[in-house]
Amino acid sequence: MTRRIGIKDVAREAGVSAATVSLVLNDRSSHRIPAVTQERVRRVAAEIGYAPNTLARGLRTRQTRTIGFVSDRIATTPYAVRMIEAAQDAARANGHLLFLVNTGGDPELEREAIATLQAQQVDGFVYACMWHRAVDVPATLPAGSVLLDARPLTGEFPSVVPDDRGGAVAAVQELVDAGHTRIAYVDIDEHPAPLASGLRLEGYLEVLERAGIEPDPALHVRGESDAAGGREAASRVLELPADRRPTALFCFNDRIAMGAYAAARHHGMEIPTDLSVVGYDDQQLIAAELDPPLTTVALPHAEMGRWAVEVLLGARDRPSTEEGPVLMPCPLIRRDSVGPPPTRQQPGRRRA
Amino acid sequence: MTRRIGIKDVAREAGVSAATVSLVLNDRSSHRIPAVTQERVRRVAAEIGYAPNTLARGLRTRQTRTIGFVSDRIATTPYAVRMIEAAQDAARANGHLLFLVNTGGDPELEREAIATLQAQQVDGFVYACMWHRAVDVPATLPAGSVLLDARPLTGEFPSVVPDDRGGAVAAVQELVDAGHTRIAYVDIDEHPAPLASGLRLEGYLEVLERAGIEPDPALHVRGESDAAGGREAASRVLELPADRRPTALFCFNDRIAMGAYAAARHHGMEIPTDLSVVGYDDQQLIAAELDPPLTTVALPHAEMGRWAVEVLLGARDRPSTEEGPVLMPCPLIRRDSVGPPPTRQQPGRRRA
DNA sequence: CTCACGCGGTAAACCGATTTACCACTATCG
DNA sequence: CGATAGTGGTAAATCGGTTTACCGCGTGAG
Repeated sequence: MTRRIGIKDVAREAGVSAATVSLVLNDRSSHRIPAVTQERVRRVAAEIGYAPNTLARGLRTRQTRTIGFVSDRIATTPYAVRMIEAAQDAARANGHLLFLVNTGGDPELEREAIATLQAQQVDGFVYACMWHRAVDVPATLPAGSVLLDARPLTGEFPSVVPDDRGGAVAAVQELVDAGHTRIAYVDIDEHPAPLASGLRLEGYLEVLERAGIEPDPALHVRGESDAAGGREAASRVLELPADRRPTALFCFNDRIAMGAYAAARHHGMEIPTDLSVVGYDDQQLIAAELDPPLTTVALPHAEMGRWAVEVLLGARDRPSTEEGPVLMPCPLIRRDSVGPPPTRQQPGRRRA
Repeated sequence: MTRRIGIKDVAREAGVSAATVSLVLNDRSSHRIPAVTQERVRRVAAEIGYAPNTLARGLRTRQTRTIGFVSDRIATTPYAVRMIEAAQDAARANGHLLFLVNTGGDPELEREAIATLQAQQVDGFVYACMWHRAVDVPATLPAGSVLLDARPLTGEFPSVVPDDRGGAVAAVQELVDAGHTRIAYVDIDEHPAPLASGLRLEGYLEVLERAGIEPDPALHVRGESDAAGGREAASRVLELPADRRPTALFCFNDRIAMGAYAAARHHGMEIPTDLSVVGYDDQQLIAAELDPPLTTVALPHAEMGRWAVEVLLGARDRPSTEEGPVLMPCPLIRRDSVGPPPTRQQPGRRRA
């Protein structure tokens, strides 16, 4: 184990002082070191493979170029890892490293994690949730932290969440544009209801209203948030009498949509000829794998992850916190599960 | 912004020197400080909320209690996040923090990441792949690093990988035990073939041999590693003449199994009455959601993640590197996709 | 009386960088 | 000729801990 090489080694080899080396390598040219000396220092540094000890530097400069990334859990919702990956990429792009801590949502662990990371002198915190939530931010979370996929119940933090309402609008509009007028919302049955559930309902109702469609309460059903629940809930609307039966389903998420596929099959309906389906989440390994591939709305996890880190590091303007969380658009991903409604009395009117 | 409190503040308040504070708080009782002084120091430290600056400490002690976790990518295979989560939990349990860097497999980025992390004076490295691979370990990866879900092509590193062969044995044995004798292996068609593909084939053949079943080459088919590919490949064996047709499918992964379900449906076969299916991966959001829920083999991601960190930190014995990678067992997850073969000439013999 | 030792604790070096204040020397200007 | 400015660079303080060497004092042994 050879001793690590330090700034003094460079200084000795280059025949200058450590101060000069530091000045040169950090481009502090206020002290205009002549080009030839700079050149020599740089060459020596490269030759002997010098890399500054960031501990020592951080101790002095009070900047560690590290970020604490505190999340509730990363495993429960596999697709949210995009958020972490994007955050890490953004950190690297800005010369920072990510300390990853997941607390399982335990407030005690959260406090501990924040304290540990502060002892590490991190430059800032990203506090991330793995699904869109309103959170009671830990009291010890320093001002300046950024919230990711979470809106603060209290306190002023920049925060970014998916635009669930807008995503729902895009999804339902797609169905209306295809000519559907009887569109069910297969919601999830969870208590307390996640924010996304209500927001997507708002988007759903907004589109119906704009399209002049009277919402039918019988078409808003709820089921467990898995394929079985989706199948059961979808079955309930598919068993309505023909004149009240929906020709399209807007599903709260792709898992429910997967259940809806099963229900459709069970009722002898083909997708998209007899029934159109739109999901939400664009879940890897499901949405594209279904038969037919599912039209769905993607959650902008990567964009949000990048946004949070960039705001934290000042690489992007901080939003004014008065206007609430920043809404990140949820793009519609068109695949093959939407078609015109089965022939009826009136042909579907296309908009635009 | 109040100045952070340091060891000197504690020293002043407690009426002792900084050295004493350090000695007490680190339990260096070689200098037996009397209990009352210790008590006083500790009380003051707690009162004013002292927490040591780990940068300064690390600078002096050359131990940072941080680990560099370098992975190729974390997003492509969502389920592998368990590995990261478990690694982080194990790190925390041992008083360490995790620096997370994913490099996308780019060797240039890998070098850069290792250098950056070394500049941070990390105590050690975990080098992780998100699927079982043989890797050419970067030359700059320090000795003592631990490989996770990867076996080194060269160099001596402790390494842990899933026991794909053993998992396949468990899966196929389950089918044999249910009475099946015509069992297909729906493999993936990828070049180069992943290690897991060959290892699972070995396990498959081993069970057949032990059970005295002559392997039928026509029952080893390959398809793209997605639902469509699985469906297509499964169809090929299901269309064989009745006397050569398999009564059970062992699928390389759950996505292929998902396709096999579709193929079975298309051929009018019910699972598990007409056809038994076993998958691999125990992929969240698929395996349990299929109808019927899929019997499959789980990858021990969490166990491997924990193992790697514990070995790195010395909380677990280092394996001798001569014996190759440590094989982590892949448990069989029994659900509802396996049953006895449809009635035939001879009833299934059950073993044990 | 002197020496050794235990007790309770501290001063100071050290880790490896950054940064400020200043120095020695030359050239230029009035 | 003395003052001033510019050039090229360094010494030393600093960040906040850890750790080693040592100190002053009292006491009991030889």
